[in-house]
Amino acid sequence: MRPTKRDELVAKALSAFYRTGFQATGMDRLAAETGVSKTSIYKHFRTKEELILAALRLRDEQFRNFRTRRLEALADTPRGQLLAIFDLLGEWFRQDGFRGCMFIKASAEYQEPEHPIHAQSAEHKRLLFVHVRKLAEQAGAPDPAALARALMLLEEGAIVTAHLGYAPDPAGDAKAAARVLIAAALGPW
Amino acid sequence: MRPTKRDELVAKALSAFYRTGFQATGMDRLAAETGVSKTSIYKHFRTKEELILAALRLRDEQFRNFRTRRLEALADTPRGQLLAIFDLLGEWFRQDGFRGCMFIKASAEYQEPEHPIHAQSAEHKRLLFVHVRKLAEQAGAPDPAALARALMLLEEGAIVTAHLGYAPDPAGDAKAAARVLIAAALGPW
DNA sequence: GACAAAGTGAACTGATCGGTCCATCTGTTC
DNA sequence: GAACAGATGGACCGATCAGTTCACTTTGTC
Repeated sequence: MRPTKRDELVAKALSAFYRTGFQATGMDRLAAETGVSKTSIYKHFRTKEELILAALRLRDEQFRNFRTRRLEALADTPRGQLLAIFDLLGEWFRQDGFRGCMFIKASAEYQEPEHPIHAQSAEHKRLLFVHVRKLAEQAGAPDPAALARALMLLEEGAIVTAHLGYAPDPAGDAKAAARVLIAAALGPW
Repeated sequence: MRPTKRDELVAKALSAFYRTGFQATGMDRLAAETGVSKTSIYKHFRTKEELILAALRLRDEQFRNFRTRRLEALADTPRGQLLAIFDLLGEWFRQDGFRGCMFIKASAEYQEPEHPIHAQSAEHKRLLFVHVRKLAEQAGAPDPAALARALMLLEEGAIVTAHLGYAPDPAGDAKAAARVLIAAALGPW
């Protein structure tokens, strides 16, 4: 289906917010970077906050689709895919323009738990957890939820550490730790 | 040594920034919350950014001192202290007013790696890593740096997850995972 | 009490903020 | 060419932003 002007606006807004932050990116600048006038932006979205939410929804959808497919490409088995999460993270961290996780940053800028932006960030992570737990179930983990929660912690920790930029290989470090946790849950490799 | 007006200003600024964010807290509001006029603030600090840096330095110093002492209180041995990190995190997460990690939020709002605020956030984490590696060395880990990096990832992941607020017990989850990793590195408990 | 140091409040500067308005332009359809 | 729909740019609104100014007040020291 042909993308509408609105879809292109959201995609470009997503990119601008990711690169320079939510509050630090004013509407004048956003209009300049998206090539859409402020009048048109406010035709599509009642407020800046609604545009941010639309951008986060787009990111959530794109990222989770991409992640599922990439994990399936990287490994044949659920167990293999659990570990491949960290290969995928390594690929992401090495990309030009890597600037951490959109949702972690959104929840840092909008801290109230009831704030829609914060809530949507939490929901994104909850959906990722559900997917990892499913892989853990399929891999035969005795406590799939516990294994999934541990792997999520390694994943979040790797992202934050990569963004801080003080450690050489957070994805590699996380993968090594994940290997130990997966072996402890599922038996030796 | 008797705290100066400047010290009190920095401590109150720290609290305001932690609660409501750096960019979202304007200087008029800061003056109102600290009880120090803008004129005086600018007598002590040339810019808002310098005040933020002073607040981060204070937080780094206070937190690392507190953390070292608290870990020593929670466990007698280096190995015990490695695990006690997560008890300390649990205590912190349960505090009223918990709002994530000052430094993770600072690096989210100031993303350029060369930006002084981002660099100071990375430095804070590097110092924490050095301390954890020292504990791992003292505990007899064959690869203390690797163990320390893994535990740091769990720590950062737990903090971010606690701030997002979608999981019930991130500190407990991280502790369970840390126990496995420490056992793998140092032998059974 | 005199004086210096420190601090104040509010007005100010120039700039930017989110959001609105409107005359004008562009593209499409008939 | 006319009519209509969609979009624009920049001026505008009221508010806030970081930082400055200055007449005045308070505090501390001798």
